[in-house]
Amino acid sequence: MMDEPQALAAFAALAQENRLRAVRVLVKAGPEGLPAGVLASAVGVSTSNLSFHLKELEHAGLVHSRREGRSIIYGAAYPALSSLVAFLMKDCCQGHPEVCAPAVAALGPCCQPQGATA
Amino acid sequence: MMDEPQALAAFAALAQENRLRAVRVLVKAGPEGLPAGVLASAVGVSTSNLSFHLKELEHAGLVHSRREGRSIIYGAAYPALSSLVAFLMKDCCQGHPEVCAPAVAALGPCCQPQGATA
DNA sequence: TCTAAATTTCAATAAGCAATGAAATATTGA
DNA sequence: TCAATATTTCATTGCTTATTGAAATTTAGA
Repeated sequence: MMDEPQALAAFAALAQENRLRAVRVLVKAGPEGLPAGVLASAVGVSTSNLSFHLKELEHAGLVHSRREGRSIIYGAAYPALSSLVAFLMKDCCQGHPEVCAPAVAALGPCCQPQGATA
Repeated sequence: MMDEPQALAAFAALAQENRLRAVRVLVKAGPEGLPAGVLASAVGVSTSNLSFHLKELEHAGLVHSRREGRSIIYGAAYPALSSLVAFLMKDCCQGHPEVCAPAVAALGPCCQPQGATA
């Protein structure tokens, strides 16, 4: 469950070009994550600058890190991302399921929960 | 389909307490929308200040407005919100459906698309 | 047309954030 | 312990954004 301060921190973290790119690269990279240096190349910024942004993202709870040898591996915090989506779209329908069903459909192709057919 | 500049504008718009509140009130209000004055009371700011924030939200494409008599009615731009969610979570699974299925489940209670059972 | 209601605009003030490069820290292997 | 690799830290500089209250705009109704 996400509260307002957490959501604000998360949105602020995502409202920056290089941070948004970093998160999206990590989301696509999957649970394994990526070393900081690889991520810096993928995003297209200096390691110094990326480090600054990763600290912001980690503080916002959107990524986590672990050391592996000389590298620090960063990964997307999927539960936080899910909670953020839920926070934003909570109670979105109010008797009009069609207004936010597209949000569900948008996540569809790779993430079918139990029993979905579409 | 949302591109990076649009997503950045949307996240920046959501990264402000009063704007995030306004959007959430509108999301819950449904397709009918709410007059600016009512929204200002709901959010807890002056009409002048809310007007500033609504302009930002509208510019980011997250809300739309229409005049009705003396009032201006604001409503959530549901398609933009859905696209934003999709942009953030695109290609999230990479062979691990369980990592982002919770994002789908989070939208579940009110927005079951065709055939979902959970 | 005059007044009231609803909202926006404007100018001024105040505060927080990103980019840069050099130096520091931590880990590994010889 | 020494050198190399990977990453973070720090200080400086420059830019963008929020708040406030008064004045202006637009619509409605008598």
